[in-house]
Amino acid sequence: MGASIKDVAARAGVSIATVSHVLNGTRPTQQQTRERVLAAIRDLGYAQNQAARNLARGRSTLLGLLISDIRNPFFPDITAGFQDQALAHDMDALVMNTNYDPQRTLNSVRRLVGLQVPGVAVLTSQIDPAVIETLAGHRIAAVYLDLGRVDQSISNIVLDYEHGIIESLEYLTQLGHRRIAYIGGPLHLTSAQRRKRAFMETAVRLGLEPSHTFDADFTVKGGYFACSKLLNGSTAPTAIVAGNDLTAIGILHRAYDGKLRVPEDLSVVGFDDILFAEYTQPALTTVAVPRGEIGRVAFQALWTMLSDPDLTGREYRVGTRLVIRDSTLPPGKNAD
Amino acid sequence: MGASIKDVAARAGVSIATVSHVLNGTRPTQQQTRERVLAAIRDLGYAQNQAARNLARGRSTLLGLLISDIRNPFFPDITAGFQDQALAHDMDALVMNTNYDPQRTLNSVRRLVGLQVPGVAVLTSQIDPAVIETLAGHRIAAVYLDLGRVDQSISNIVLDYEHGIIESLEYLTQLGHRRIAYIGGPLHLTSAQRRKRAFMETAVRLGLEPSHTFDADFTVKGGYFACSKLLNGSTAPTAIVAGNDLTAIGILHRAYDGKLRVPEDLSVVGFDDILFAEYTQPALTTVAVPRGEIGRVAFQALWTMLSDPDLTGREYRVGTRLVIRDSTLPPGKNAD
DNA sequence: CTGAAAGCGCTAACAC
DNA sequence: GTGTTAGCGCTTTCAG
Repeated sequence: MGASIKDVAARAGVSIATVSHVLNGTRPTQQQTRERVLAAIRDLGYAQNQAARNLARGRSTLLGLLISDIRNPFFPDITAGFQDQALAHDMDALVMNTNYDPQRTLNSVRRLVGLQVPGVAVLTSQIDPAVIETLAGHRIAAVYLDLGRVDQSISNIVLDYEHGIIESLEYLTQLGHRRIAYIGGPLHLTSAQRRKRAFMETAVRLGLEPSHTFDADFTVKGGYFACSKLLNGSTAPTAIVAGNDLTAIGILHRAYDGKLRVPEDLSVVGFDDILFAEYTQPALTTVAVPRGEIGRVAFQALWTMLSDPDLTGREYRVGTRLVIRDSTLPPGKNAD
Repeated sequence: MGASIKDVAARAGVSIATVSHVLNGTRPTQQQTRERVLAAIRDLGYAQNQAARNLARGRSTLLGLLISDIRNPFFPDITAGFQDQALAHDMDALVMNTNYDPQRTLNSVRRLVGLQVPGVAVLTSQIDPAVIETLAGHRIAAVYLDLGRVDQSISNIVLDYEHGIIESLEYLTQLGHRRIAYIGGPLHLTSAQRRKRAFMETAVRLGLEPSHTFDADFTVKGGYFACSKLLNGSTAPTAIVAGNDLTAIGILHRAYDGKLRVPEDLSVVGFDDILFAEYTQPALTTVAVPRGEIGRVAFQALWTMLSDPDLTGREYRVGTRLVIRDSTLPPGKNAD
């Protein structure tokens, strides 16, 4: 226990340089020498001292992952995906909750800088310019979610809402629906804007009848009331696409109250934002944001930049997709 | 950017030792000197190089947190609690998913050893002896969940199921219930054993009528069928305590099927194990395991040992407690 | 293919 | 109250 590279070198009868190179595969070594070193390592139960390694190399094997709050069901899947990839590449993920607090966020970034992390994934909903600046200033590779731009040492993941929307509209038309409405969120949120636009453009592209759209507020209540209005209108839709999960829940409640049977009398497609999989009891169709994939792609983005001496950033596209669940209880996690 | 302690020393006109001591408060410094140093640090945007710091001190500011899987709703709260405490003490938490895989777990532990972490919290459901051994062998402070023993450099958190059970039985008797049944899990699980025993002992202590108990399998179906049997028996209970949340869900479904109105006709108390708060729609009473507190206590346990030169371990008790929710939608997270 | 040795940036004696 | 300096354990030239 507590053996150092010197001990290994001594036991194997080689120099510490050789041990280092054997360990890192950083220069060719004779088969025999290598084996002796490996044996010594095993005998001594030697583990590389990462602190020393990081100091010498000027970068750590730690990658930062900034998320808003691990208690928000949006993030565990992302985190796991990121961690799995990191592990597969012999790196570790340092996950930090920003708690939606800019000050805490900046503080976390500073900690990461101090830790000499070579890359950071910032997957929070809000992105502070100071964070981007700090990271870029230290030449730390960074990947953001829906940042909207790419730069030197900056990659970006864009969520492709259209893909899932297309699938859902194709699905609904296949079921025979012709009047499909959309109930979304407040347009000051970019995600609400983008989802609505995806719906409208896709509806046009598929040659559907002009559809009712409604900007609610991404809450259960909002979905409930918006649904009421739509159903009471002269041309009630036979299917509704919701802009997020809470809205869809509200719609479903309205449907239940009105004695409709879901999804037979009214088809509802929800946007699997946050807590749908855990929440929903009845069978429901949703457009799923593949959270695990986001995490994995985020890692890949960092890894790619780190392998490139001049940290060239690029854009990654992650598609949403339709998930049709059955009503088995308890509801499984979505496919991802 | 990229300034080192030497730069700071130069700019402040002091020795690097002074800078170090100012930064760490590790020896008294003159007010004036300190201010100059601090100013220099600010001007240069200097951040301590943790790698160097760790190397020199022989221990890092990273604490390991081993959990089974962050996607399991049991863990995010724990994780957040641990991280918050760590941050408050100027440390970082390195969270690792073991994926219930002993090999991966051991591998993670080795990584943590290499990272020179001074402490590790092992909050997985299964605990591998090899992990305990490795950690102890490297004199790394460790805290476990329900390990059942305490040792040099080993602390233990024990979940006090009785507390919540007492509260729930008091609550139910207060509602007028006299025949209260218990539907638990398979006895080969220690948690099932301990919960059942807590129920029985508490029932006796409170002088309740001898109660029916039933060992189901901690699944929704199991709860459903166990409930059927109980309700069909000659002396059907008027209230049921479930050993875990899935069981409670099954019970509730059985109650709905049978046209009962919950909780008016049948009181059900669930054990808030994993996904209750996210899942349940109707009002429900549960015995909550305060997950955030587990995380915080785990950190405190480590911190306490680290502050003590000979790493004396001790036992921590975390009580469960009754949580009565209303049926507002969406169901809030439990109080914790 | 291998070894010697100069750092990496910081901490912690030890001097003053 | 402050400065000097010898490491911490590793990586990585530079020689051989």
